[in-house]
Amino acid sequence: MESERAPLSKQPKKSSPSRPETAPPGTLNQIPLLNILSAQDREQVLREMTETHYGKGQYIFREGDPTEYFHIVKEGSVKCVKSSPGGKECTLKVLMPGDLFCCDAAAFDGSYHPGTAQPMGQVSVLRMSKKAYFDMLRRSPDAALEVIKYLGNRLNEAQEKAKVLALDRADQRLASLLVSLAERSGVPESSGIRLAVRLTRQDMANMVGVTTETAIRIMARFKKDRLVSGTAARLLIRDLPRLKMIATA
Amino acid sequence: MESERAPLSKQPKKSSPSRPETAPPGTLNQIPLLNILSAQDREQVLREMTETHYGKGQYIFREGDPTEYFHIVKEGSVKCVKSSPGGKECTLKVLMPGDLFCCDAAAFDGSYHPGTAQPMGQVSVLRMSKKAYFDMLRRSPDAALEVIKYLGNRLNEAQEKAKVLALDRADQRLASLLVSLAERSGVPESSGIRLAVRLTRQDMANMVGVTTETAIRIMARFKKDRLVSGTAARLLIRDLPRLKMIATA
DNA sequence: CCTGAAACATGACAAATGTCATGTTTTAAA
DNA sequence: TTTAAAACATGACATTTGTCATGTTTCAGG
Repeated sequence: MESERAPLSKQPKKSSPSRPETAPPGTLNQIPLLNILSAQDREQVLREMTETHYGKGQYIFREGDPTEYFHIVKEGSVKCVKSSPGGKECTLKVLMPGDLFCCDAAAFDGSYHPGTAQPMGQVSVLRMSKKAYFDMLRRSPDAALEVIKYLGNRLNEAQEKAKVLALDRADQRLASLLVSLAERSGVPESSGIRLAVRLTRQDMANMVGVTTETAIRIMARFKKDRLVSGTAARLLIRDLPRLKMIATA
Repeated sequence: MESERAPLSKQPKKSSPSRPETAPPGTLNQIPLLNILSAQDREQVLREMTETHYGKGQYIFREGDPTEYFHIVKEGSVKCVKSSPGGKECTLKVLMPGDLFCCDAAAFDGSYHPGTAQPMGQVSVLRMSKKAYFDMLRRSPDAALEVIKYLGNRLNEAQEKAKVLALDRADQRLASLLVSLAERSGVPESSGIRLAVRLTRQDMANMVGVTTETAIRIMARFKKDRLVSGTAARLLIRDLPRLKMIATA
């Protein structure tokens, strides 16, 4: 679980994000929030959004940074991380394309990010100033309702996660994680479900609140029992039903 | 942690909630969501809301029930609980006057409550049909923004809780709980801060994901160290700064 | 003011998980 | 292709927390 000595001050590769550009249409059609808007609102909103690319070792923003923008994941995945004074860190959520973040108006009251957002591999993110975001929500009740719906889902998800952390053993938590990732980002293959996200044992450990060693040991057991195979970039779920059993045992 | 053999089917006292009545003004002025509305909107909304009282042993709704209403706590506290197949349960949040619940539109897509809401002592709750709630949000962008802000706060809170559950030891989690309760519902007194909520060791255990025995032992240690005193109904925080130290150690 | 139930308490032991040390394999960059 | 870093792996042991058993205290309702 101990990942880095001073997580918040280390930034391995100091390359700056690529130059922002005005968001072109394209993968943009899978974003519910944007699809809800009228044609002209949508045009206007897109003009207000800029697209930025991030890569390994960079940060989109960090715990404690002031909140200035509303974000949408366009491509790739982004992890939301919090860290404790002791240097341990936990991953709260993996955001995928279409996911909104910093959509909570609360975060904008001259306040600071409660956690860090970092890219998992190459990602592309759309962002919009606080003001433009609020204007959009005021103009379009549909957009506001969509955000409420989205936040409600996120809240339920977060509470479900808290429940799992509070009540389940390490192996059950890990099984839950694999099941939900398989369902959210799994690509069916001949011998199972391949996860679209690259996920090391340490990543998994941070997501379910155990040490890396524990995650490794449990994954070894799952592998022996033919529930999963592969590591990191090539993680394969071979027996989803049985993993579900373990998760809810 | 094992509270009841079959939590979802036991209902000790079958007394039905007292008759709903149209919400009179009064304590209603502390509810931000209602204060934001224009005078006539407020009138209309209040006409659509009914007030219901609940007492010990009753449920406001239960895990799995269909979602039909939007709720606001008017008086007393309400706990949000989830339970696992094994019969263990965890308390996700204690709602206080002014808190909204089931404000997530998601819960309204013909869907079911992800958890149980039960009164802690005598409570009074305002509620409103799904339709009236959505009408209000559509009519008033301010109300929608208020709900977005509220949900954002709840989300941050839930994620902070998940972080604590994932990374901290039992004593730190308990200390965090006491600190946040002291700050949210504490009444200053000569010898410390009295908690306004009645809270047994079992309640605390359910809130931080440990067994009742563990909560008892840790509280005994806290008592010995003069950090707290009293039990259940008369819980007193005697050394908030030191509890904060423990929580963030 | 009883009295039974709930809440609090404590010990002994078991189980789960963390910690540290060390070594192998895989991956990705030069 | 080489090579250093990251990821994976495993054992020995410490620590934390859970489990079960049992007893005392407190409290709310009759």
